[in-house]
Amino acid sequence: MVSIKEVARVAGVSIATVSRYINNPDLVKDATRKRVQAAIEQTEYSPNTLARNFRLGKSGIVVVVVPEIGDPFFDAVMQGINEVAKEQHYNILIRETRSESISAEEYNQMIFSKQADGIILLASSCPFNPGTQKTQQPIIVCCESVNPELSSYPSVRIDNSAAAHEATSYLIQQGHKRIAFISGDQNSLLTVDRERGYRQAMQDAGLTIEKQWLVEGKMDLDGARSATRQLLALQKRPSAIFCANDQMAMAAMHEIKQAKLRIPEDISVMGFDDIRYAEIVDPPLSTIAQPGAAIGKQSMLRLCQAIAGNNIGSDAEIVAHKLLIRHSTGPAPSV
Amino acid sequence: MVSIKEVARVAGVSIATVSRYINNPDLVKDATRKRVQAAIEQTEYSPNTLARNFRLGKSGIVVVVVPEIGDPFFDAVMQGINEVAKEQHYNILIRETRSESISAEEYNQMIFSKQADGIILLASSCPFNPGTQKTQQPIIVCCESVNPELSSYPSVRIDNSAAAHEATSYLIQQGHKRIAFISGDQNSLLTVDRERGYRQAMQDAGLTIEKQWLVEGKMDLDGARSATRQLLALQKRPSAIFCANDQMAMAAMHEIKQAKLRIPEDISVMGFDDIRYAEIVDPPLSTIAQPGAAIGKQSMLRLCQAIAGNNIGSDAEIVAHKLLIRHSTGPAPSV
DNA sequence: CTGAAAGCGCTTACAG
DNA sequence: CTGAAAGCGCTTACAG
Repeated sequence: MVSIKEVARVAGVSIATVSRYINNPDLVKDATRKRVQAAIEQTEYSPNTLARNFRLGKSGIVVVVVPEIGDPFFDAVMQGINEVAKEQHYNILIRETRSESISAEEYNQMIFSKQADGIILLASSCPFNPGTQKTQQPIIVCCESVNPELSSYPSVRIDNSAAAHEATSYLIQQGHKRIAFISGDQNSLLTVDRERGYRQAMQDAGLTIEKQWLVEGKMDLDGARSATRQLLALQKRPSAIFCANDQMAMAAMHEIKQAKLRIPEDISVMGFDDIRYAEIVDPPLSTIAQPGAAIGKQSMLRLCQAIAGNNIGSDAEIVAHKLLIRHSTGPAPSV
Repeated sequence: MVSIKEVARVAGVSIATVSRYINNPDLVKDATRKRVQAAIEQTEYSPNTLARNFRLGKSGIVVVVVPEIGDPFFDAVMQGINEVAKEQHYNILIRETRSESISAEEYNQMIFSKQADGIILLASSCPFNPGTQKTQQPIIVCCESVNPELSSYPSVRIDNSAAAHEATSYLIQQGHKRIAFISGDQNSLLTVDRERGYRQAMQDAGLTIEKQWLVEGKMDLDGARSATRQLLALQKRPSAIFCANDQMAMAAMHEIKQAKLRIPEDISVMGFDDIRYAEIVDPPLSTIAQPGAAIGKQSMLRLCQAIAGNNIGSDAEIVAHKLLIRHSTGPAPSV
């Protein structure tokens, strides 16, 4: 592996000059520039990123923490993140949490051990103990709702509760009274927020929620399928199912059709996220559209500010959602 | 930020001892160990990863190159990769190519500039110029078929061509004669391999392929939708459509139903990959199951070998695929 | 515009 | 079992 020394030797200059040529060519005289360039080509030199990062005290890496990369919704968010990462010359390291949640320690480690310059949290549970935080960290919460009591991290997201309220109210307007909710992991504040919106909307309409209408779908396909089966087995089954994300809605629709029930004639299904498949499933899914790419972009932009040392505060930046009515929802059956 | 020096001072030992305690506790006397541990806790020391990596000459990062993270198939592969990454203490950096393909230069850069200890290629096009390669690189090709003339990189994957042959033959057995193929990007060797299997199966059965039956779906939803519309608009439309991946098959099914055609009574649809949605779409999709997690795991395992300096050769390690018949395929319509 | 020199925080032979 | 010291490859004030 050829180092800067060798290049300097070949070009007949000091290593400082080679370094300047690479990082700040304007500081180098034209004639010297040419010689250095030639030496670099001849030696096939490539700067050692490890040394550079070490010297500069930054890794150039932003870690995005996601539950698992499988959810298509993340794809949209990543698109936005990648866009600005590219501009700002950051590498994105995706850290999946899978089932385990990451400890506050590990987060601190990432930051303090300089593994990452900043962190974007797309993850579900908030593992931070705010008491421990001595200093403002370059961390931003993306999409996830943050419980204000628990944490003071900045975030950019939609108003999950309001969105869920809107979706539920729409269902109520359509004459539904028996509306079930398939939630995600109860540790996820996001799910809790969506559930809150649902509850509030029901209450606002003077509707009571039967305990059995609330089932946990764990945000995955299998969880949602068994949750749906539970719902369908109910003595008086719900006429509408509101799922905390689209993936679960897809699973719910499958089970409903499996049970020879029609969507939306017998049961309406409402999703959340508007993933890419939402419009091509059968029937096309009514859902809440989150502007994933915009959220990702804005999160990364704000994180870059924080990394640059600017105080970005701890506000939640709320972006607009949109209720999309397609064909999986309709009037409540008259029976 | 507290460094090893401070810990040494507090513990009353040399920095060498602190370092040993961290990396090789057995080398340190029990009493000393305790003092160092106490000092670490007291100072809240966290080793600087940047310095460590630099010193060791390795980043501890393996870069996985994917076209885009959206395809659920990658999720399965990532699961396998992550599993061994965790064991072997590697971090995974996902690099999306999106539309542009990555240059051979950039790959070399990643390796030579020590940004990555190794690379797993899940990407579509092979950008390497084998002439340029002077030395065995810690690179492994995962899932992708590699054109033997072009490259001599090791890989682990299924036999895409044989799998496509099998799927097509199944369709032919079902009485289909007019079988269309929706391909991905023609730069993708994977797609080319699958197409080859399809062509061969048709030829083996004495069936000729009409030019219009071969359309490019670009591996994405929109591409596959317009490809399908083209197919359906044909004078004599195909009785079966074989898609180069499940995502495109989902899109194709949507367009077919949109056109008021029944699946499989009017048209059979065959996918490829067996992504998580395959069994819950309507009708459940017949497809080729790739053992994604196993492929990912094996790729990472082999890459670790290469990074450790072992010669892993350049063989393609072929794993078994499986034809899964669900309900999107059936006998050819009698007309 | 350029060079000599210090130093980033760690690891690891080498002595003892 | 422990310490003193060298050195990984860079960047950057500081002089000139």
